[in-house]
Amino acid sequence: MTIQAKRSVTIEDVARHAGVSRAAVSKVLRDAYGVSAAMRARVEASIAELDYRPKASARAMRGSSYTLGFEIPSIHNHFFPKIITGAMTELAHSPYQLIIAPAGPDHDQGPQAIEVLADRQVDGIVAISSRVPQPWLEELGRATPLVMIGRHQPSVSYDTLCGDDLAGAALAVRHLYELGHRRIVHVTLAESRVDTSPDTPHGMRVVGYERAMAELGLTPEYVRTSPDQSSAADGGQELVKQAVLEFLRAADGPVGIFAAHDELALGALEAIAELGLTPGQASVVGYDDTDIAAHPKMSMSSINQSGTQMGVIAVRLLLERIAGRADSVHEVVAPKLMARGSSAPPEPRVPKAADVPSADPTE
Amino acid sequence: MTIQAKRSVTIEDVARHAGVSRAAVSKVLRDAYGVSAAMRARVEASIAELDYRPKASARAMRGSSYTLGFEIPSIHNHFFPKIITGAMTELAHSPYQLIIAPAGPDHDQGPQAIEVLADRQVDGIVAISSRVPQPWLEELGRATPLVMIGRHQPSVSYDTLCGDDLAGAALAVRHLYELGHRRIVHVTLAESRVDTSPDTPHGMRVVGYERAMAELGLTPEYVRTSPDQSSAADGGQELVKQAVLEFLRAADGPVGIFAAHDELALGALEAIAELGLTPGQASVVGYDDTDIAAHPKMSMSSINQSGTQMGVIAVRLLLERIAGRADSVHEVVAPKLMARGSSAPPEPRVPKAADVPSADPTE
DNA sequence: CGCAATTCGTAGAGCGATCTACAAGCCCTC
DNA sequence: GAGGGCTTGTAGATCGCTCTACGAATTGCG
Repeated sequence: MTIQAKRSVTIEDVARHAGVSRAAVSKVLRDAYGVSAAMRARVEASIAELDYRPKASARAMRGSSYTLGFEIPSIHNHFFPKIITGAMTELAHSPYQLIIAPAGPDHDQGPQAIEVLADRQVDGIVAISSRVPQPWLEELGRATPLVMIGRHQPSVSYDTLCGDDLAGAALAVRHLYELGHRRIVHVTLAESRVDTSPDTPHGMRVVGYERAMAELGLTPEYVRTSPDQSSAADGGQELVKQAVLEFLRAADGPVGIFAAHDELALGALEAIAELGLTPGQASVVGYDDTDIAAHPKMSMSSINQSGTQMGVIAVRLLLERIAGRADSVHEVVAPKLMARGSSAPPEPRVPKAADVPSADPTE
Repeated sequence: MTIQAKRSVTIEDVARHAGVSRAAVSKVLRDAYGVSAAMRARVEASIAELDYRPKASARAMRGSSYTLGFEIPSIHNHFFPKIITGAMTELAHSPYQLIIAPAGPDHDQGPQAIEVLADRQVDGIVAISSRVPQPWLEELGRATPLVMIGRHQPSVSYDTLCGDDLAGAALAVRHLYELGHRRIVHVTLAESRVDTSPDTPHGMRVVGYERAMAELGLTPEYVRTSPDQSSAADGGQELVKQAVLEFLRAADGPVGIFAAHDELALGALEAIAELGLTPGQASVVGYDDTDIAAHPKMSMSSINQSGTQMGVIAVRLLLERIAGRADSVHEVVAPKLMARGSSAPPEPRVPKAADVPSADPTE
């Protein structure tokens, strides 16, 4: 009575239709050695006629699944699509397909998402989550070709690829300094979510910030989001906004704000908009140069670390590993400052009603 | 000499370790009938000790892969992550995992991405691409549980879920009308990319726009992006901007712009910003209410169709189908207008330099 | 206490591909 | 024309799991 779920066509069907053995069809599929032009033609005709598609799970059991897996820590951060885009263009004319496993919103779900990919027997994994213990990754890398994005710490069993976060943070700080800012604050994740080990981009940005500030003789200051920030539906933008709001209300002079990534920067800009401050009174520099930063209505200064390029490189490294490279590689991509309207030379804050910059009674 | 790729733990190893048969372990894994508490405990202990993880591809060969696949047409459109978020929360405490296959940037790569999922033997598919022929989907739906998002046309072999695009378009048009606009233009995709069949959200929005305009006695006008819009790296935002720029340069009175989705609306806002027009001179209403629309610096009016909720519903429908439901369901979600700063009562355009609205010499 | 019903566990086929052997046919070359 | 080396194709084991069928042990009940 119910609609009959039709059984799909298998390699057996193709072999029968073409009048050859399963092995022969398999060879054609894999473009393996030992097929005559005549047989290839016959088999390909049968494949086309029967509309045969090899099942990846069956292939994975003995050979490869021709699938690469990408793990991304958050589906909300617009930086990751850039990486995916790069990866897809690089894979366009390869036999490999790409699937994405997004990590759940809860704390530390990176390993879980990576395991999802490993369980699916992908031929290689690109992962971005930073909050994954190194030993765990070493173990994984021994079993599956693996490229980690954002790890500064090289490994023996997998490749790493990251932006130069030290340099990037320095670019941001110096930019604000050169504009004239002397109070430069770093907006970053909750302390419990960022270790300053060289394993996380955010940790490295903190270190870069500290160093740059020290070189300029300035005192570092932090605004941090609450620990459960990423569990919020909007990626925690509301929480950042509150934190920055609090900071800005307490401050009275102009401040430069270096946000550890664009999502945080957007939250900061919200707070600034709410208080009606000018870019001079509160300047913002973000990180990642996501698409929206360049929009004229946002015009947000940001550090570009060419996500698309990272995607391309990640795939290239992974394919090399799959092809057999055994020694591990560590690539670093140079960041670039994109100065836009959200950062400007410092201006004093003036009393709301007055329009004359008269002497300020405070300080 | 090279690092030994270690063989992974199989069900056989667990069985041996626990002193039971493979079948017994399998039963525990699947929570199937016929396991004593004692055996379950022993097996689970072994699983934990050996850190065993069943391979999805092997499971898929006879049973299910416990994986649901999401196909999304563009990794750039920020509406889709909302759907994914909803889906993930709904799946959080189920045995199912979620993987995403993004369609390539080229024209009509939807089917390809969907096939990627089908080849991976996922237990069910949620797909969003509208440019996929109905018969093809009917066929697929007969083989795999399938939920299509954005299809207005119900099907016998799969479930459908969409926003009420007719109503949404009407909301947008009426909003602009009530603000006072009488010239309301629709920014949408290239004609070659939108058929007005009830299969595509964009097509339905066109229809809804036409109807609403007719009811108000207004003349429809279109601004369309070039056909290859989505192949551009930025999702075609630059191309929309150019098209809207051209339109706005030719227009001289105030206009209302109803953009078929927020990405297009962002492009329109870029053009407006470039010409220095006020929200009254060129009002914009987008569609999807993506995160960035609510940002105070963007403050973009948009039609909200609760993407998160859609993700939840899609998963629910899919799980029902997997559980055995045979008759197909068609769900419609009501849209909501989010009025923000980008739309305002019409204002005349004033000559650039002069600040008095004097008579215009031209025309 | 004997027989059926129920519970618990195992054996073994099968899913759809890959891949290692190996056999058959062919072409040279001496 | 015998022997060696290619080329082309096949047989059959194998991957890791699920699931049906069935046997053994336990329980229920008149």
